[in-house]
Amino acid sequence: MAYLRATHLLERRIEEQLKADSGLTHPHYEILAKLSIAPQRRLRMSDLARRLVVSKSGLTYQIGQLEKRGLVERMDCPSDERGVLAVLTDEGVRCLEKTAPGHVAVVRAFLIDQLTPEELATMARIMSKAAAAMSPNGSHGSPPGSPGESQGGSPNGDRPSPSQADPA
Amino acid sequence: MAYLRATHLLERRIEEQLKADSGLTHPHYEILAKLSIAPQRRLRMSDLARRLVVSKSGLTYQIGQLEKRGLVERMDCPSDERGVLAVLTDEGVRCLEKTAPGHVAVVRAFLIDQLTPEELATMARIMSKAAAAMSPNGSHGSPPGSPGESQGGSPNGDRPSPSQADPA
DNA sequence: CCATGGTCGTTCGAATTTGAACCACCACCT
DNA sequence: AGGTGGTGGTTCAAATTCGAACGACCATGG
Repeated sequence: MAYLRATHLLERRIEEQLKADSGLTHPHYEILAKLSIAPQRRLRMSDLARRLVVSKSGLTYQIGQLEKRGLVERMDCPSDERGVLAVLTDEGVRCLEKTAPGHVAVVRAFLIDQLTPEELATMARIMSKAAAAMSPNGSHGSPPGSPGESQGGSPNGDRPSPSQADPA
Repeated sequence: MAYLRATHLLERRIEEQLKADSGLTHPHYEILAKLSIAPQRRLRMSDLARRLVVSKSGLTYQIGQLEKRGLVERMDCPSDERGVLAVLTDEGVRCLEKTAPGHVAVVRAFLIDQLTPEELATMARIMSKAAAAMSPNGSHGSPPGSPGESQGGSPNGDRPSPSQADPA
């Protein structure tokens, strides 16, 4: 109940700060952030779309926007001819690092700092459970027991290069 | 973090169920729900917009849509010539009553039932605090402990109205 | 009574989102 | 090989969102 109000308000605050501080939109920021913590700062379009919970076409559009600004680059996927990799450019990294502090500050100020450490921990647990319950299930009945829906055997070793910033 | 994913996923599930079950969108439902708990099932446009945390123009559009479907009606405000009241029609009430159970079921299934009673209570407290922290503050750009701007001033902020149904 | 500023709701243009349609390509099977 | 189903990404039209601009109206103060 308050949930709805809080989420809408927070979204507004975030958009407001983000736009004023660096000309980015929240979707833009989410994309940059996701890419920044990806193995080689790059992800397949579909994969990225799934992680961000947006439609394929929506992502195509936003990546186009970010490409115009030089923050992201498209590359052909070596292992899959039809695939496209969205790659965070160096300028994208700089932009994110420049933007992250302000963004984090807003989230802290309006959400995190309102909570006791205990509440924060509970919050994290709640959201994780909720996210898990909804992820790729068509029906409502297979919380954690289902066989792992993992990545198709990605041959490249995942080494999440320690990203400098923490753009959560 | 998981927060973002959870909120996006939940939004999707809600839209999905709502659209399939009754042809309503989530914004539509939020409007109907808000109106249904208002004093005479009616609210001023501006007031409604503020409560829903949407822009004035966005609300104008959505009310127009709902008016086409006969779920909401516009009336002139008696006490203020320039004002417009959005009034929930009887059909709107029926539609909401018909739709609410399914909607509640989704929210229960994916969010509430995932939590212990204790977590649920904490969740409610968290969201209330967060919403309160963000509510009527006009200024922006004062997240990181800006001193000059304090909460003081308005001794009055809310006029909670009696309600009847709980279709949230 | 009339000027002044502020609020209310709508209209307008621009940006964004989604799902469906589409083609190129991969994985599997015979 | 050759066919078949399915996935990956883009393009398209339609719907929705917001902010700015606008005209109408309230509230004060001279």
